[in-house]
Amino acid sequence: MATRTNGKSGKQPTINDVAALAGVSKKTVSRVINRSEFITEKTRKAVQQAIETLGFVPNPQARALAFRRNFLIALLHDNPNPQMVLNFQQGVLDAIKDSDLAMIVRPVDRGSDRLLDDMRTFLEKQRPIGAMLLPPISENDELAALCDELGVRYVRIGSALLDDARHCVSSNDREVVAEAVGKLIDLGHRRIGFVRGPAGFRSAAEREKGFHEALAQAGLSLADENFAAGNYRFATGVEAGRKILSQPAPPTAIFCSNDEMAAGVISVAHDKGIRVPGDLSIIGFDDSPTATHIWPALSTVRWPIREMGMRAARTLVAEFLGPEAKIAESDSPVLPSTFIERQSVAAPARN
Amino acid sequence: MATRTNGKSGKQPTINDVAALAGVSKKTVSRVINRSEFITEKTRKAVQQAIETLGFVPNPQARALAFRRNFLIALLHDNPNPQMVLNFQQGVLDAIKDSDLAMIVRPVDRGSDRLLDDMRTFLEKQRPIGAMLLPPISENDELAALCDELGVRYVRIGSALLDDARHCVSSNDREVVAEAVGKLIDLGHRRIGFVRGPAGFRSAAEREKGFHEALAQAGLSLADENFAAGNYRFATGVEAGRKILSQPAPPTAIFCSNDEMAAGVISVAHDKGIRVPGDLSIIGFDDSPTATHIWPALSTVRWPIREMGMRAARTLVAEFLGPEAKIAESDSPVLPSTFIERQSVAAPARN
DNA sequence: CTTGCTTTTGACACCGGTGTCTTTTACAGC
DNA sequence: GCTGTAAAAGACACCGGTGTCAAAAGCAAG
Repeated sequence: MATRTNGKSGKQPTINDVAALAGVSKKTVSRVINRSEFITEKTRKAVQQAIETLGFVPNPQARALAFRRNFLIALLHDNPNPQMVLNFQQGVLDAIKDSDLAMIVRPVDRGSDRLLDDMRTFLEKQRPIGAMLLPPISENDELAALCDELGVRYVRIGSALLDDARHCVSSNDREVVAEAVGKLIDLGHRRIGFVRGPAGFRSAAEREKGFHEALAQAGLSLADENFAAGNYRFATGVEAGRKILSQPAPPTAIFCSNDEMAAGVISVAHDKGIRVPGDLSIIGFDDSPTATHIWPALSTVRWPIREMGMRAARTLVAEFLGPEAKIAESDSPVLPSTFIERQSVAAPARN
Repeated sequence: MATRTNGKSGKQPTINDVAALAGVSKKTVSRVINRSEFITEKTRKAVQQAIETLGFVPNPQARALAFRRNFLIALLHDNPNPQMVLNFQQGVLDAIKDSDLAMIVRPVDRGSDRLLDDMRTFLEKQRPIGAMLLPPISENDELAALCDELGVRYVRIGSALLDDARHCVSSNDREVVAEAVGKLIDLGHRRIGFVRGPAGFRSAAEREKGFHEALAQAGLSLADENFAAGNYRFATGVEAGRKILSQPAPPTAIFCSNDEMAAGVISVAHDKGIRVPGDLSIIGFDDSPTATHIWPALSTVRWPIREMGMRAARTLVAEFLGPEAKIAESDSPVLPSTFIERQSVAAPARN
């Protein structure tokens, strides 16, 4: 109240107040706001001045109505890893901090058969200028098609390029997994187990490829009894651990496709009295909070999720501001993941 | 495209289309949409019919402009526990699923000295009908005052009532902590340690009170050397563990004010070869994913965060729909927490 | 100084709803 | 059947911006 200075009493100044003060039409003010090119420097200055003195901020609802588009970018996710989602959100917010945009979040229920209808309703109602699709929902091609149909720009986040690069942000997971597994091999591990993520997930497939690449490189191969498939949840990690570790000569190292499953395998090892990393080295993926909370702290792969959020949001903002606007400095949509070494990996015991 | 039936070609039907089809004025349609009472059953039916056949959905932007209020509820949080935040979000979405409302999320930076300015800008821009404040930011009285000033309804989430009950949703943490610690005592523990949360947090204070209540009840007290203060982060749990467990006769049980710190204490115990729960029982708080991912699985207190989200959102929706609307079935804003027993607690070894 | 063209600016309708006030309708009472 | 009153419906301005198109201004050429 005290600090506000405006034409009408006690309310936010509107475009009319600005126009009156600057002695121009409201349309001219609108042009200044929207950075129209057909305006002389002199009038622009005058209008800017009026905007400043009034402390005018355009009403987003009115703009949304007139533009037929909300100044919102939507985050659609069905990711089971909350840390990841929140980190991504953080990156997005970093990117839109100084723009007029806001973020709206929409968790989606992957299982639902009304998924596309729900999304259609949501997008038609909110009319965001763009949407970001987090994995695994980012792999849904029908959803991407729906965005196209509704004129909603979108960016798909994934561990591999899913689409035309303009629509993607991803990381080089395959390479980094290969690097991590390579380190196990360098340490002397020969019997290396693998716990895969859920079938049909591109992220799981990429990690699997990276694993096999490293093995192939060293002339090794994966024995069936050292393989288990999970669904990224802790419980399936436990199952995988039970299967792989109850053999007479279990592997000396296991690569797990995410941290939660790695934690499951480690808890089985503890139960069985198998020492980690003395008897068994473990590597996870995600660098979730779990990775540092368990004992021993888990060696894992961190993917640059926050940066990906920034990048995705920036892409949308740039496309929105100008069709031809250039996207930040680096122009590759592939951001680097990194292997993080902690205490769950060691050289195999001599036997 | 194919499935849409409306007056004008290819676009969403508007209130005018509905009015034309029903043979009434747009204002009458508006009355039906907003459940005005001054309308005959007959015309209401006719309008409803028209709405159905056209598949009309009111444009939220237009309503927002006319109402001078966005159909949004904002979630403001600075909580370090992402699982909690997402669970809360989920509850909120459950609650607003069938309403016209959407959720907008805004993480806030507690440290920032521009916090109130940022929030003012955010709220003035977005004009949500209400805001939900998650702890610890929910304890900020200035923020609550700001909401009042801007006419934004709000609900504060907390472990104790912070305010007039109309503005709060909370849980009975103190009692449940007392219950949990009581169980330790019943098992025979006498030297029980305590790791407190950050000073100045009401949640930390409530848990501390519950702890002392249980001890007092049994005629016990907390020795200084069995106490440590942390800030809810894993690292401070490690520090606490180092301090408390390096004594010649450490406690046989420790209550930690959250799971992360409990995980830290447990990792120190592992390092020192102290068996959990054989030599040392541990209880945490939050039932975060960490609780089940560590070994042994952590006994902890689960607070009904998703339910609290539902409840908070429902409160806002109800207030919004009608000032006098009744809030759901149960009318207490205190939801029950529960003690969850897992593998980190056992009777103390005889010594 | 005109003319003719391009660049700036403005008038006015419009986006799709709601608020206010007026007019019409419905119905009870005489 | 007529009047009076309350309930229902409508007309029209308005919320705060943008789009369209016409008018005004600026400027080079004739």
